[in-house]
Amino acid sequence: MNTRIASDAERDVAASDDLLALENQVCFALAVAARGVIGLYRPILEPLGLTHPQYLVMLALWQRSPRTVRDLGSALQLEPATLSPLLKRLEAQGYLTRERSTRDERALDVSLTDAGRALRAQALEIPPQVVDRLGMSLDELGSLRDRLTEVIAAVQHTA
Amino acid sequence: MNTRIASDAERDVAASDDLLALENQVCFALAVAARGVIGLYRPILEPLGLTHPQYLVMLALWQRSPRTVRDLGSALQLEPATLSPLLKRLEAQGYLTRERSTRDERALDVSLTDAGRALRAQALEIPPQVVDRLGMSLDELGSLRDRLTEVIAAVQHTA
DNA sequence: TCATAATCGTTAGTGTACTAACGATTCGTG
DNA sequence: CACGAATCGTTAGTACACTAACGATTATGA
Repeated sequence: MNTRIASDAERDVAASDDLLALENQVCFALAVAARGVIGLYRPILEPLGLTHPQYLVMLALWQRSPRTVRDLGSALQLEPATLSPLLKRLEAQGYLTRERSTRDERALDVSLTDAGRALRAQALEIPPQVVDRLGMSLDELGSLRDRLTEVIAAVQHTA
Repeated sequence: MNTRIASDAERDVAASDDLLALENQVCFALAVAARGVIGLYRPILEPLGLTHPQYLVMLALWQRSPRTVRDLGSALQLEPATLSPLLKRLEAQGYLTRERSTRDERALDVSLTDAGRALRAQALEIPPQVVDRLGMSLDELGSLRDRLTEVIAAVQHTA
């Protein structure tokens, strides 16, 4: 993966004026950046037995537990259909339990197990590792996060 | 989808100091932003019979055609295993052909059909629609794209 | 109180996105 | 020239991510 994303622009001299040029598409830059950064997590999360989406679920549960599937979906901007098998696999790994809520039998209470709670200590080492590998400053990353948060707000404003 | 991404931060007062707080994770903001923006494309691309990744492939081929699978993978930062079925479906839709290269029989020449080339005219209407729905200025979007391009470069620098 | 509408999580189906393995072809080196 | 290494695209396997549909439960309004 040593080909830079600009390499095609160098070959297509008119690309900067082309509405449909790949490198002019924010959606493309978002997709590639997201995939790239998530890819950095993969080897780091592997020893913990987590995929990146599972890591995000754990982050949400470390913040607050128990939570319903609906609540997790809202926090993570994911559909219940995505979360259902994902949570099932995390339950199978012993990190969480899913129990029918006593307040509303349609809902599940997703709770951390002791193993799930204990995993947080290892997870604390992850962000610094990723930041280190990325080689971007905390200011840059913070600023980027703020910009992305604005994009997310704009998208949600269209609904 | 009317719950803002900040809603959990409002409830967890210590979140801003928490290394593992969801809203502090750039990877989470990237994932949600990418998914959100790509989601805006879905209803727009549907009449053209394209998914978002397929749209990106078409963008790459409109820029240059024919291209090998390897070349497309490089331009789009996607693995051949991802592209293979994706291109197969685009071929089935009549937008492109895949022929064994005469220069190197390991390679395929992926070429636009007349229908594939003609589709570009409709595609020209897509970015303005998305920008309009998003409600962000072209300057903002351009600046964001530049920042994301830096992230992509940083990720690629780790390889 | 009762019927209808809404909500919850699961399942099914489709399309990615990644890693691993493979057969066929090409390249590089001795 | 011969042989091992590298490359190409496909297939298999796993895990998402989305839409649609469903059965069970809850909420709402007459």
